Amino acid sequence: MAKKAIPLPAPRAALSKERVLGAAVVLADRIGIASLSMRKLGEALDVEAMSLYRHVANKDAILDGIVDIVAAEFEAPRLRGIWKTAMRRRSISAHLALMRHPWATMLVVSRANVGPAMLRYVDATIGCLREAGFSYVMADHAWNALDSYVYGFTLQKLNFPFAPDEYATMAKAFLPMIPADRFPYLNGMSQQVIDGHHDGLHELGFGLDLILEGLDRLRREGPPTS
Amino acid sequence: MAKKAIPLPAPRAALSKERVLGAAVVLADRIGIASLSMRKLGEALDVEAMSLYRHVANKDAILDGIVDIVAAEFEAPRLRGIWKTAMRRRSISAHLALMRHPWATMLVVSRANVGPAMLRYVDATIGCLREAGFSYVMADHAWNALDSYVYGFTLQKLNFPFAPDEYATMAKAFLPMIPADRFPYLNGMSQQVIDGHHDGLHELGFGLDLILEGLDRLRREGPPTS
DNA sequence: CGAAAATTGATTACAGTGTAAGCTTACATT
DNA sequence: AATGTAAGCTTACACTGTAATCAATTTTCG
Repeated sequence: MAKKAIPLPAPRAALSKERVLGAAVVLADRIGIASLSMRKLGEALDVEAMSLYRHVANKDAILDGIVDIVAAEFEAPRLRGIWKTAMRRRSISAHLALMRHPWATMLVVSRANVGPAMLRYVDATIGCLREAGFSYVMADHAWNALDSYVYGFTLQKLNFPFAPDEYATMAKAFLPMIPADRFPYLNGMSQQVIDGHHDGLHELGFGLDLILEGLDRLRREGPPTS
Repeated sequence: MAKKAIPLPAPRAALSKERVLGAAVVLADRIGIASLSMRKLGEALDVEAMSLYRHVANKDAILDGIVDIVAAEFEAPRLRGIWKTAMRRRSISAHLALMRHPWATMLVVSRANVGPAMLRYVDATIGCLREAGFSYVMADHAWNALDSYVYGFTLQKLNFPFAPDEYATMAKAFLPMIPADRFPYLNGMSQQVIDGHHDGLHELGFGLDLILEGLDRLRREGPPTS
């Protein structure tokens, strides 16, 4: 007989930081971050909660880690290309990645993100703008304006309580709560949605193009006051 | 002797929804929302935690309530005025109010806010844009673009780990963590801050004016594709 | 005025959270 | 075979939100 029997019912793959973070992303996608606990994450990995602490310092380290996994899905702009289309692609790609992981945007905007993927993404962004002729100061402002808009837009979209195909139905349902005498314009807006004159959809591209066009003008002409 | 002695050590003001929410705002300002618990809120009001439930349905109702208290500090634009300056004032006022209550922005962007103050604010915003000649659809897009930017900008500013007067010092401290070979442009940007060529400050007005100017052009000329 | 009713706050209890401290087991190296 | 090290488990503690119940006070009404 074998000297070493197999007392363990299954060999099961060894834990690792990567496996913990990967499982955390999958679990957060399924149940949301609010419900993501160390115990549930342990259960998903078929391990006790405390075992996770061998591989991550604490829950905050997990949150930092899974944010950077999502950041790795952001498409970093190539340095030499048309800066405007590069910035547009970059912003849309980040928005789509954040929509795939609905919990991620809150983490992105509520903590300092200095993971390797995020740093690469930011570096490539500044680089693309620099190569396009923007000064460091302008590149900083441009990057900040774009990301503020993208993150804010994504949050509003994620947070909106109805699915796009429900807008008209829901507008009709909630119209009584928006009396025309108290909120005439909100009421009017809802009426437009109900009557099919406005689909109520919010497109990322609208504000994005406003910012990009403004940046283009600044790049060509310098600040408007000069 | 009086028939009713005074067994209570102090008469203490009666609780009410307003007092609970008011105390919650003050407490959140002091310790942050993450630390705001029903027990601590009760303690601040010299009352047991469960007593609060006589006046608010649950903690979520408190969060809804304190968001609307902050929203009441937003300056609603007057209907008839120069729309561009009205929108500018409105956005800056919201940003400043959110900076006074650093916990509020996360709540604003992470839940559906339909409190009376927020509804008034939104109604006045749409109204101002409508009176300025924007269609409902355009007003909706404009409002969404502005708020996405303001909320996103405020979150980034709140989340940034250093105070503005520390930027140069901190850039120098963290420069070793941003090696030039891996992150050349981030390194270069930090160098600019260290050398005093860039104060690193992010101004709300930069992106705000980009959006407002873009909206102005759309209003005058129609969509750029037409 | 006095009794019934309603409102307000306090108590207790429970399931769930992150994680500190210590223990057991398995494997690698000498 | 003995020892050292790492991985995972167990227990425990201080917190969280809140359901259920009880006590006391205030208000209302006959």
